Order: sequence, then C-alpha cells, then structure tokens
Amino acid sequence: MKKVLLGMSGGVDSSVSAVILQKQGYEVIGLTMLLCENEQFTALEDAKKVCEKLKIEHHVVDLREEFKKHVIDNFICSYEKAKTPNPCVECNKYMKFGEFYKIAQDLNCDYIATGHYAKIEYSEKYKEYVLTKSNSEKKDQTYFLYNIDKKILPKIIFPLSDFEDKTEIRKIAEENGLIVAKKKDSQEICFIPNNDYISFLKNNNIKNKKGKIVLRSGEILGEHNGIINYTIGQRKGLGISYKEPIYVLKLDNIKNEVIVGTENELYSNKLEANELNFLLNIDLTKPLEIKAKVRYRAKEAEAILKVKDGIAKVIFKEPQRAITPGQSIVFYKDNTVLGGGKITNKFS
RNA sequence: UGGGCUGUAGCCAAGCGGUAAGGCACCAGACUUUGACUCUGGCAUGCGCUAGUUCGAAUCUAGCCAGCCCAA
Repeated sequence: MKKVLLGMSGGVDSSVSAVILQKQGYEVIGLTMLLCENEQFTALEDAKKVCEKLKIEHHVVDLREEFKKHVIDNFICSYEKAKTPNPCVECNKYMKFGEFYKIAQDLNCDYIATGHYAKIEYSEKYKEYVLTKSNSEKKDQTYFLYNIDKKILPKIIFPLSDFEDKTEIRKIAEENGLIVAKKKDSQEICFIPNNDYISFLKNNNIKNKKGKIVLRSGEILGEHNGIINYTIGQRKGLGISYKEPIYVLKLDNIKNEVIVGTENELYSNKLEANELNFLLNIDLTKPLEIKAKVRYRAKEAEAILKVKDGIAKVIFKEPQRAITPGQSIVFYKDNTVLGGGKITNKFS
C-alpha cells in the first residue's frame, strides 16, 4: 500500500482530501504544521479530531522558525521596498512543498498531498509530470503553486483536483461525519492577527512615515500615513474626494509619495519579472505565446514571453490592470502551468 | 463699505415654484487561501441665517451674515 503524507490544516478541504485518499486505497498519514504564533488553537484540534475519526496517524511538526525565515521576513522585507508581497507563494514553495516534502521522505512516504485546487498529471505532450488547472474554474489555486520545485511534481497528489464545486466537498465532509463540514473558509493572511497587516508591520519595526499623495502632474491631493498602507490599484482608504474614483498608480519609496490617478491610468501592457521558476521543459530561448495571470483573481490574458538572463519580459495583447511589483505573474500554456516569477516593473 | 458673483451632506455638484439627482469620500455586507479590485446596500425632514409672498419655496422678495472678484 502506497503511503501518502497529507498536509492537514484543520479545514474542510484537507480533511475531505483524507477521505478521498483513503477511498483511493492509500495509507494516509496526517501532518499538521505549526507555522506561526497566532495559529488558531482550534486548527490543530480539528485536524486531530478528523484524524481520530478517520483512524489516521497524525503528526504535528513545529516549523515556526522556518516559516518566519522564509515567509514572514520576506513579507516584511517586501513592504520595506514598497512592494506588495504574496506570502502564500513563498509558503507553498518553502513550507508546504519544501519542508513538508522533506518530512515525507523521513517518514518513508511515497507521495505528499494537500487540499489545493490544482491537478498533477503525466503529460504525453511534454513527456513529464505537469501542474494543470483544477476542474474548479473559480477555485483554481495553481497561481499560488507556480514556484514549487519541479522535481517533486511526480510525488504530489491533489485529491480535490476533480471537484468543480466546494459544496460537493462540504457534502462529503458531512457524509463522513467530519466536524469541520461547516467550518468557514480560511482567507486572509494566516500569520496576521485580525487581518491587520499594518499593525503587524509596525510591530516589526518597519519604517513608516507620513507623506504626500500626488497626481502624476505633481498636484498634491492629500497626505498618506505611510506607503505600507497602500498597494497599486487600491481605491479605498485614500480619503481623497475627487470628481471620479481615484486609484493608487505607484509607490515612490524614495520620495515617500503615493502617486494616484484615474482608473484608465492603471493599465499597462508590458512588465518585467525575476525570480523565475519553470515547471515545464520548454524552449525559452525564443519568444513564446502564452497566457498569463498578473494576480490571483485576474483573468488569464494572452501575452508574449521572452526570457533572457533570468529576467522575463512579458508583452500583453491587451493592457492589464494594476500590475503590481512584488506580486507574481504566472504563465500558462493551455491548462498547464509553465511557470512564473515576481513582477519587478511595468511599462506604458 | 461703490459695483459684481457665490453660499445645497466631509468634498464636488444638479436643481431655477411642486415636495432634495449624481459622483467622490466614508460605513456595512457579499466575493476572496496575498495585498487589492469588483458587486450590493446605507449615507441632507433639509438647501448660509431670518422674515415674507404662495395651497406649496432650495427655487420668488427683503434684510442680515460669510467668502471671492473688480474698482477706489
């Protein structure tokens, strides 16, 4: 019997994943990672209860130090550079598909599994294991997974890959008497209490000075409470009344200014990205027609990808809204994740 | 202290005698495993103040107050 180490957060998705893996005939071992200080107390308890119910071996591992090093410090550092980080991407790379995989090897597991909405399959076309989008168009989470190590793709199982709707998953949880069936979906940043990332950053001694809010023309519209409060494309919380909605266009770290403008000024059709990671063996020496996503909730857009010296240049067919340094861009070839990187710059 | 203009919600602003549009901001909710965006809903018993005309006034009249502009 093949052994699978399943990451169990105490939520519905990972709990139902356990049920599915069991039904598929795997020996399932549950592992809950302690990642941060304010981890909800109930999360661990819930994961334990689910494992008891399903008669699964359950382990807990304290990875708070690693999490701080790879995810939290990165998050803070990013804000210091006036970028907007995406900690989930780092967490997947270093924790859920990094440290977690090492533990699976130590426990002699054949596979690792998580409750992500994504799919791994062997591709005849590419002659290798690939990461593809899940059947759930709405919940697809491949955007957060582009940065994991390609080498472990053959070792990953995503038991939820074929579900189109979360209500089905809750139903399975209920049918199997799992107490987490009606638990609310997790959202927001897991290590930030009350979703108050500003206070979190301040508690970590990030510099935060008041400054001007200006239009591109230089006209001063107001005062901001520190650049860390803003991200590109943001509309709320500016406290500026103008004849039309006003959005953050750019954060100027040197002048300590927030540059704002109207919605149409938010679009650009070109960007650069670094820290690239690719999940497909594909010839990158020539320009490539791809689809790309600039944010998790953004629609995939047609684009040309050029890679040189570890820098990706992406030119979109249609201008994209609120391209934001620090956020990830993920490249797709049909339903397959090609790879991705961190946005550093945008143009025109 | 001669002339002209303006005063409607935190900001902008429509209305020009028939019972206060709209936008921005703000608040609440929905959506969402990042930060955002988006969507839905809420938001002036009152139109600088006071008196009057009228069945009825933000709209007309008079006086006052405040601000701006031009001329002395």
